[in-house]
Amino acid sequence: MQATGGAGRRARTFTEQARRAQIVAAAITTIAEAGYHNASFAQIAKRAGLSSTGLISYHFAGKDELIGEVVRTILADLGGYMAQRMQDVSSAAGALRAYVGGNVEFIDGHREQMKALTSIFLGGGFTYDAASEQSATSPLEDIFRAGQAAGEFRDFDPVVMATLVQRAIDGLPFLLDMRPGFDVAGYRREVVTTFDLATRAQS
Amino acid sequence: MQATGGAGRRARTFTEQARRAQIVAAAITTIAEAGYHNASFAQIAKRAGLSSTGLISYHFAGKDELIGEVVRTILADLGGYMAQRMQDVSSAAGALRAYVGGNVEFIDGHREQMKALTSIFLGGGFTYDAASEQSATSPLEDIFRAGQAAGEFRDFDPVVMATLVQRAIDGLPFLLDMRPGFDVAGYRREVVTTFDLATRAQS
Amino acid sequence: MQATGGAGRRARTFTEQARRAQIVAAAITTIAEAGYHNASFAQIAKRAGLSSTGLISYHFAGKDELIGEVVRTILADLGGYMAQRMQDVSSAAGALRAYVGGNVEFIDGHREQMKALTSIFLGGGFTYDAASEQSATSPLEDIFRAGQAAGEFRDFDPVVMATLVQRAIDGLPFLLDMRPGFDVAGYRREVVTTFDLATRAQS
Amino acid sequence: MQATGGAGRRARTFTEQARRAQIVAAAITTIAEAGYHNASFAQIAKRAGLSSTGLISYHFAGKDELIGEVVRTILADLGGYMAQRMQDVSSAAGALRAYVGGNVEFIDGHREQMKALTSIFLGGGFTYDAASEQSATSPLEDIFRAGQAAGEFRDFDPVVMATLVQRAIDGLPFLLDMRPGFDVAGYRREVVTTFDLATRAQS
DNA sequence: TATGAATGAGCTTTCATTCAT
DNA sequence: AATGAATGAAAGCTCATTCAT
Repeated sequence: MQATGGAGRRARTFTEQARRAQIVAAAITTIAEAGYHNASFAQIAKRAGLSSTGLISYHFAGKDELIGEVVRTILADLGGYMAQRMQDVSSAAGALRAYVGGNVEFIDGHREQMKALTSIFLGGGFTYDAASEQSATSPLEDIFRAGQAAGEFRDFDPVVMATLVQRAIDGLPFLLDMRPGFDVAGYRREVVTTFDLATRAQS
Repeated sequence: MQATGGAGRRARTFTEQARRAQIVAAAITTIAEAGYHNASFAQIAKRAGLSSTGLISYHFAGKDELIGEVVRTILADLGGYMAQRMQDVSSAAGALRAYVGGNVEFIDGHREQMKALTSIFLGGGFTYDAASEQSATSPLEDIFRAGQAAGEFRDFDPVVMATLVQRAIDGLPFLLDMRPGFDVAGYRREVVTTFDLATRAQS
Repeated sequence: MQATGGAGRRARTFTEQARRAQIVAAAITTIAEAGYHNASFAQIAKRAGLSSTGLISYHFAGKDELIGEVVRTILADLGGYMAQRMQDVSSAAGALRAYVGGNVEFIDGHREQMKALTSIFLGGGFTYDAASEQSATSPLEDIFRAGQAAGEFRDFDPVVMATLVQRAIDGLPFLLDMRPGFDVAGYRREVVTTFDLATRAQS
Repeated sequence: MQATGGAGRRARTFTEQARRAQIVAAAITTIAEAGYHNASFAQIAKRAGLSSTGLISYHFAGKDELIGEVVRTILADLGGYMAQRMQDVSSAAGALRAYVGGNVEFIDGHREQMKALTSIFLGGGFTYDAASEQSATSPLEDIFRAGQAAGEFRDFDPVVMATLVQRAIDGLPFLLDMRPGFDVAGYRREVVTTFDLATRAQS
């Protein structure tokens, strides 16, 4: 399953946009509740109150496009949120804190979406297609490289460290799903501290 | 999908055990190659050279039991390996190093199994069911608690830190699958250093 | 699928006639390119640049009527052409030559239409409904009967002979589609000679 | 749709062979009655008294294979019949008579099969794949070439003449379907006479 | 007059499971 | 203990048609 580009598409009606949004929302709910693999058109249609699965096929070229839209929608939300959060950072360490904090808070506030997103990626419902739609290099790598160049950070492999941080973040939806009352703020604090200690230049 | 307990089960003949092992092995190969979702009984039977999918149903109560057996088999291997590796550790920091190192090496040496295992967990093919069958508390948490009690480690939440370490480990099969030539030793070194710095008591 | 009669139909506006013609033309192109079975309303609408398949349903009572119109249109063209070609024949043998020659030339010059027509008939998209709308008796039968009465032709079953000639003609679109460079003039010559020999009164 | 070769296939059970034959028979009936396009698995299953369409998919790799089997079955019957009929011909003219006569009689005696076969070919359900399974050159062409070499036949294009004869034969199922009481013997006689006159060397 | 939206039946195929032998 | 046969539900997708605007 690949991310389908939006090229050569004629304008969409307001009604169509609304329906698509409704279907996407129902898909997110369904995926979050039942998991990516069990989120069939029939399940989604039922949850959206649609008369038939044909309506989904009518509005989306196929399951790929629907899932792609789901992913794009959530990532756009996350991207918008993070762009704001990363505006006023002055140091690499500050950027790292902002990145971790922003992600954790977004996940906390968008549990259903993030659970769905996780389910899609982990379930193989979306081939990341690497550099295509998404940043070829993670923002984290950039932060680490900048911090190392500035002498803020010790010498480590930025790719590996970015992986570790990202995985710490990506694990959160899983935790929140299993334990809804989980102490998110505490988690954020621990993660920030952990990677602050792990990355800072030794005195 | 839940792990089915082994309660009230009558003894298995040797032949049956062999057949089950053969099917489990074929299931692992199939899941690793095709992914959990595409690993239908038909695919598994084909790869195992079985005459019928009925044979799988005959030996396993259902798909749940088969997948459960796959998971249990791999985790038992891993557990056995790790038990050896953790024998001669004298400090908490040493235990952490051994745990990370052991896991990374096992994953490196059992790529197919670990890929299958990852695919199952990420694909939602197995609800961890929390503490039910598997370790109620992670060995990592025990290490951290012991290290903190001994003053080796600083004060942090052992559950969160265990999560971070475990996720750093669990991400490896994913990386290895995408980049088979990945520098595993380097990864292990970075992870060890990172969590050494993150956990050690401050001077 | 039956040809629907035009009874009890109120007059059509000019605009409606134009739209119908446009749709019929698009249907012909679509059927010729994709075959009768693949010529769905969606395909036809796309090729005609129509905004909706609903427009086709609006202008035609159903698929039957559209296909019927396609058939009628092409047959009308053919009929008009043949009427001209058959004007100045003086003998039955001459009429046979003119009939064969005219048909072959029309087919050669209207490949798309004839391919569509063939696809419809062969694909079962149109039940000839025997004598209903179309010629109760083939013109060929009339020619043969006249030639026999005049002593030009030997004694044979006019219905069967008409069938043979007609099938020789109907096979041409199929040949032309498979081999676009096919020697049409040679084909016409062979067919004319063949049926000249087969029908002429023995000396 | 292509004719699928039978390579690499393991032996079939007697039961399976019987079921396949039953399904093929039901498919022939269905196609003859409803036409190739309307002969869905559901229709075929209903006519065969099968519990579900899944059973067809169980015994045939897909619709292609089923249709291929139908075609192969009928062509094998026809081939066997014709091989006998063509045994004792001594002249080219005799061979032509035997070919036409044999085909007409077979068609007369296997109306359902031939109607189905015609529907499949005309409906585009089977790409002849030319030389693959079937004779690259029609037997008719061989007969004509031999007759011309022997001086029995006049000079004409063997390919075109073969086409004409073949089309005269292929049209018969269509006629028989529309007019079940059609005088087949008369048709055969007329066709034989027609092409006898059309091909014989002029005196 | 035309449009986009929606419907529900239909399609082929795959699935885990059951069952008689 | 194992096999091949069969089941019926479910999947994603396309179809001709209807309808409100």
